[in-house]
Amino acid sequence: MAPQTRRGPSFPKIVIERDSDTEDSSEEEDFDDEVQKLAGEASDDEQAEEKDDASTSTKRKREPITISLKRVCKVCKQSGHEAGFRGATYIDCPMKPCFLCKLPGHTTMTCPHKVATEFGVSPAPLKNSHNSLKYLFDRQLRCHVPKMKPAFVIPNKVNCAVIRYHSRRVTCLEFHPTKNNILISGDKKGQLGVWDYEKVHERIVYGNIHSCILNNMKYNPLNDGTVYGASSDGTVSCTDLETGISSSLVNLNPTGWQGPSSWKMLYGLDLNSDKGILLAADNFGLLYMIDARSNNVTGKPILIHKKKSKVTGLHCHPLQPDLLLSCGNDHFARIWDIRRLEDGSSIYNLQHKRVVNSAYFSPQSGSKILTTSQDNRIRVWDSIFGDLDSPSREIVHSQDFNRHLTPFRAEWDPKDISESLVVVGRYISENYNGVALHPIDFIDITNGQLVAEVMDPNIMTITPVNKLHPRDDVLASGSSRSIFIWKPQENTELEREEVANRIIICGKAEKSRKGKLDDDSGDDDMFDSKKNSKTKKIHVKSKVHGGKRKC
DNA sequence: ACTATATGGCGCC
DNA sequence: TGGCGCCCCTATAG
Repeated sequence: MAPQTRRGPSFPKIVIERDSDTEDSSEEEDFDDEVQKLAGEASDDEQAEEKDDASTSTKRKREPITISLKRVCKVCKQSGHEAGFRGATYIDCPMKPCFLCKLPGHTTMTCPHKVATEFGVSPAPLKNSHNSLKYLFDRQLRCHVPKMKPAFVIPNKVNCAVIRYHSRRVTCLEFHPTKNNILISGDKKGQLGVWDYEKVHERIVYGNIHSCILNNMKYNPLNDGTVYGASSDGTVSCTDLETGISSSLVNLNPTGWQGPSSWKMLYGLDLNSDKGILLAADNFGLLYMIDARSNNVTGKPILIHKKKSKVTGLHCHPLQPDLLLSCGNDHFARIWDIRRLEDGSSIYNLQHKRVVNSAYFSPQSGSKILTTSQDNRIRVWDSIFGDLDSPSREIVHSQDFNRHLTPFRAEWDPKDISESLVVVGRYISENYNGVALHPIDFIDITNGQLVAEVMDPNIMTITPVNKLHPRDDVLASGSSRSIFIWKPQENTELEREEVANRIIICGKAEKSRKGKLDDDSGDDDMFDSKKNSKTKKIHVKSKVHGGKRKC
């Protein structure tokens, strides 16, 4: 259960010299068992020899090998400190910029921007602007002006789950627009799951729709029994959820694999329902428009981001669908009018420091913009009618890029009429009673406060994919191959037992486990994750910070 | 208890 | 501009 100390492959485990007298092992047990050698100081032959010696160590009394236990930081290769887990706490390398905010001079531990109840907002544009009065006003005075901000309801307990549902990591989730209990999910293999999470056992995975990553899905508003999908195989699919029968609307790689430099992958996807146009964008910076009725590409593709750079996301304005928001690897989110669309015709360009994983208009009024960037910052523009030159706020949040994870995307709560609640998974782990867990954060984007962090001791993996239900107080999240449904719960004894029956474990021998979720006396191995046997019981409570925000 | 692997972004030359 | 090597909290199968 305790997090494994990750051992980079970069340091062969060879003892070079040993100082036999001053066997100074055993201060930090975590690192004792192995001595890392400076790269390249011993050859493989030597290694073999060493092993040999050990095995035939019978009585060939050799001179005791002297080694200086030089501990070297795996990050900066210098000695005197070591980065890595100490128990369930990760210690940063002090020589590198802060892993959280990316600024030099401190580590995550002491980062002034650490996501916390009050320090979430980075001192970026607004604080540094000359207009400090305005900042003061916003921060201290105007906050007493009552706003239409109902209390946030946080779905903080796992209500049901399908463990190892997909065969590869989950990449996207969508709630059905009208049927409340239906959740669809896409994965890295291109498969599409349909799950009725109230009936729990009613689920299916369709496997023949795409050949690789299903990056984005969108329900067809004209027929919500069908779903569009954009995939790295270069196709846009339209799938009937009842039958799983799928057709390809677009295939950007009609001649097959000609090497990585020509292979087109589709990422961004959205639908302009007014015009019946499906919009999809690829890794070459191009936007394709598809007539949803004839299923034909209309016009020629438009370059909406830097040539040969990936367009990671598309979003049509909820009230004015001719307004399109795109984001991409060129470090920009851009606003377009699709009635006047041509290469370089963007209305606004919102600059970021790194790749932009996602950009969304706010769900109800569409007047705000929310972006998630690989520079570990969530950015908010308060009004698309106001000054768009710089974001209204930058919220430092751990959402590092990792090629092996689905990119993090901060998602609006579509039910929140104040358009201020956002959910986003956290990359960096936190020590919760001796266990390293990666919570899912709820952030009030009007002030950067962490409203709640939810986690479950049985979810040991990072949860980058999260979606809030359009009508119910329900959160769906994708963590690795599994999907979880969260609801606000008291978690009484009775409830916990019920919940345990709604945990489905897929795999070799599928079974529904009985037991108690997050229970003191119960089965720790609830989710059947691979844990070592000497697991200690852990008690982790999701934190919901201050029922009332103090503005 | 290992290792291989996935095809991502960036900086450097 | 292209190719290459590097890379701090991955997760899984075999």
